Amino acid sequence: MGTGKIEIKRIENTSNRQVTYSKRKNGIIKKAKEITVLCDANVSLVIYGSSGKMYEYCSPKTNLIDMLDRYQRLSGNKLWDAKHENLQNEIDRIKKENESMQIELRHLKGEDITSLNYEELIAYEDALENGLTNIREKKDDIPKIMRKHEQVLEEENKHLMYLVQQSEMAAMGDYQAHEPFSFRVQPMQPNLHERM
Amino acid sequence: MGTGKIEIKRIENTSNRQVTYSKRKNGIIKKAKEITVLCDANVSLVIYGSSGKMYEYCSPKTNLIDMLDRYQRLSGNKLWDAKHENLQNEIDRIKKENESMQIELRHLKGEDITSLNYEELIAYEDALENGLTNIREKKDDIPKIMRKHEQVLEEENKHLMYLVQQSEMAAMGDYQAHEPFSFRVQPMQPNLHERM
DNA sequence: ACCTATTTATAAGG
DNA sequence: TCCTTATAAATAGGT
Repeated sequence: MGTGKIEIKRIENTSNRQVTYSKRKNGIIKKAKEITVLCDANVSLVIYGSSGKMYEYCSPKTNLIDMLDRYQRLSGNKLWDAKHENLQNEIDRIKKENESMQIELRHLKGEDITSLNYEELIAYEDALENGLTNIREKKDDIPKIMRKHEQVLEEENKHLMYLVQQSEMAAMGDYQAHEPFSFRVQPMQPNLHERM
Repeated sequence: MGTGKIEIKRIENTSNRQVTYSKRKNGIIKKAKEITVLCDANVSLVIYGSSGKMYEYCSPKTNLIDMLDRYQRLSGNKLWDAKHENLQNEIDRIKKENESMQIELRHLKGEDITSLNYEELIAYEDALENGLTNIREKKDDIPKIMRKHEQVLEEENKHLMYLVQQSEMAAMGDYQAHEPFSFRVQPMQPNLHERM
């Protein structure tokens, strides 16, 4: 189509090839638009050449996603469905895991246990007793730790009081010290257990 | 292009439109093939008209999936990624749910409890005690039910034995009855608890 | 990017 | 759908 017929084979001259690419690309896009308007057709067209730059046309009534969805349905070829399936499988797997954990939790709370047989009940009983033992052990440790902590604090306090008294004695006669120190360093009992 | 210029607007005559569609569709596909060969280009082309039939061309070096993957990367438009994202979000959501349940289960079993504070420990203790109460209640019911069941069976057995003896008496003299019935209807003690 | 000779595509009709 | 033909469009090669 032009001042000389050309064979349909790769154009070896790079710049010629690029020019032809550019011209024909525009030509195809134009044709795509035309058939869309003239014939109510839907066209999706993606072109890219060696330059890497990409051109796309898609008829206005649809969009690429719909086109390709339709393509998948009609052709049976899978584009994203494969990836999709994997994700769906994972969801199913996790959901199952989820459900069984939910059931176990409910059982441990003593709910929905009418369907359990004797052995299962005993197993849950054991598990609960075990858990209870562990939890209580830990719980009972806490007052001990608190007591220890308290003792440390008290001793520290005593020591500090001693130091303060010492320095007060040393500063005796300084009339700016009109507040008795003991007021400020009174040992306090913070709500330790609220933080543990 | 033809025996008369045409405006680029919808062809109202249906059969004309279909003919034009068919011709131009072939034209575009031909052009697509040509640019592919001449210019080393990659083309993906999907067309469908009102007939519903779809035509597709994709340059041989690639395939639709690669084309579209590239399209997504270069254009930033999301095709299937949008769908994937939704699924991925769901997965993340379920996984989180999963994880927290797993933690709760471990806590209930008395594992990984060093990070728990006093209040949390008490809450777990309560939950465990509660569960234990429920489980034990249910568990302790079972022997009662079994005993009841046993009693019913025993009574039924007695009744059946009686009936059998009656019929044996009635058949007295029939020499084919050379096995004492009592052997077959001996009351048995099935492992009831294995089935409850 | 523009020009133009020439090839292609295709509208209309059968 | 295919054939024909007149004509519009596309475009190769040159500038």
